[in-house]
Amino acid sequence: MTKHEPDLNLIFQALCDPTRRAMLARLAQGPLAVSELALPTGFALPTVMRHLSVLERADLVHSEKTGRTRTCRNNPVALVATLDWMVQQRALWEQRTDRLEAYVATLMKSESP
Amino acid sequence: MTKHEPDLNLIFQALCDPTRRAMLARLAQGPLAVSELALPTGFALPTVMRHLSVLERADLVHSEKTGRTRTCRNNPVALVATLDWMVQQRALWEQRTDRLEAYVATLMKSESP
DNA sequence: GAATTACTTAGCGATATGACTAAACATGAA
DNA sequence: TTCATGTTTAGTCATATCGCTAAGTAATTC
Repeated sequence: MTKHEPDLNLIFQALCDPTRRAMLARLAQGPLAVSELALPTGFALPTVMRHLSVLERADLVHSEKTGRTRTCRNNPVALVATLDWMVQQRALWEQRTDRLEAYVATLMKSESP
Repeated sequence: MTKHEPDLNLIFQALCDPTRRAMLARLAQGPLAVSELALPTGFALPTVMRHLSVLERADLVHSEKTGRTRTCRNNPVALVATLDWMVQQRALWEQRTDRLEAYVATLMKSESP
């Protein structure tokens, strides 16, 4: 069994390149072969392969080879895990904002007659 | 006016380091001076300064200097922008999954008597 | 005004990233 | 079996990242 638990380091690292995000976006439309994936990027095939391996390392994309073509498809799991982290962070930040607002409210209350 | 529009390259790049994510998490509890921020990381101050500048470049953190201490605080805007991107992606991916499921359902229907 | 505190800058070294070309494999078709 | 197709590997180059130390600057404190 190849079950990777989501690694935020690898996932964010993978997402920070626009070419890779574009690849993900294209794969969202449906699975593609490596050469199809490479075409609109304008990069050489080995370069795209490298990007692909970064995406696979982060478990954002899965691929399998049948015959001589490798078919790539998105793996939703990793993205959802990352989304979870971000939502959690936002909650923390906003909680803090709420507390701050409450504090300011208290101040204003105590200053009014 | 210094209004940066959120740059996903810089934001994801900033988020891919665990030290920086830890810094963000700590700042979620409230603003901190650079040295306070540095303390639990175990890294030298210049190293932490570098991480901080990466976070500021991504507009995830703001800081201002008063006297000789610099106070850092989270900027929610960038995180929310990133969250938007991810939610959008997830929607696309899931739309695709839905289509796939619908297709499979159609297949099964047409195969049953 | 000298010492301390809190950053800041400069510069180094090891490693990683992102592009490339050229050459090697491996499979399917002729 | 030979040839074309679709990847894959190997190796190069330029630049970026992440850690460090040492030395600088600027504001308080004594």
